[in-house]
Amino acid sequence: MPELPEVETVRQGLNQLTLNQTIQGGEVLLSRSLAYPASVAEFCQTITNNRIVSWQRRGKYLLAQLQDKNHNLAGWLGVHLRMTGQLLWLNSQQPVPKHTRIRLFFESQQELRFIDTRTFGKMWLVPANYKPAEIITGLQKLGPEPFASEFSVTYLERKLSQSRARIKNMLLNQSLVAGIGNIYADEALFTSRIRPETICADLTKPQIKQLHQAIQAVLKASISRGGTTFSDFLNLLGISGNYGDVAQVYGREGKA
DNA sequence: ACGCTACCCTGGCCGC
DNA sequence: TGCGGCCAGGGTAGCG
Repeated sequence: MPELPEVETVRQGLNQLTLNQTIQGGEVLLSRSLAYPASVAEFCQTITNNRIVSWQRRGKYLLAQLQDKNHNLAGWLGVHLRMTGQLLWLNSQQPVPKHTRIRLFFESQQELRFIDTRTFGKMWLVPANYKPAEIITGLQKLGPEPFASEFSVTYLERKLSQSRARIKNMLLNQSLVAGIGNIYADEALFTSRIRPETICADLTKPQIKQLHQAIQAVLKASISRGGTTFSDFLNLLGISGNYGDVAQVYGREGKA
């Protein structure tokens, strides 16, 4: 299940492979995977003849900025991989596996393929006259990025002091800090020696400082290794990350 | 308002 | 071996 480090790894790969190449069309094999617009024809029409000029990441969302031939903003392409979503960059002659949901065809027979077994993943095409958050509503509630200055120890102290939720649940709440899921919540809590069921408001200042440090440390360690191997995460070319080698807790319940 | 739960979905795993 | 039941798990809706 891709979390911030896996999504960041995908983003870096997309920026290396997909930029400034004309999109020649699209194909939606499962309409449910396209969250917006409702019309597949409109989706294909809007992306065609445009190019991706950059991929950005916000929490676990990927956002591609589209430009037309005249370098004017042509909209945004949003992707959320949820649990089993995967993006692959390959030659469009490659066989199309069963769980392929959306295909984007680029020049030189290259293709960006969205594959998603459990079909919770989504793709959005944000028209040029909208802001991404107007269409991708999940963006509105996201808290700060874990490496942004807004995500300070002081911020974390203030937010946690206001909550009676359990800390594990709170870390999964994207409005506290964006991008953490089950794996990195467990890793950060283990590293900072905090029990997951601890009530947020009961955490001491030293504990919160430890937690803040641990969140940044575990995410950074995983990003530097290109994501995790607990899940079926593969990078754009189908190669797995190797954070599993150094992870301490996730998937090892009772083995510590 | 807040915190929790059900729901979405499919493949893989477990027990019988 | 086959089948049914259960689990995963991010985000959202809806409940108390």
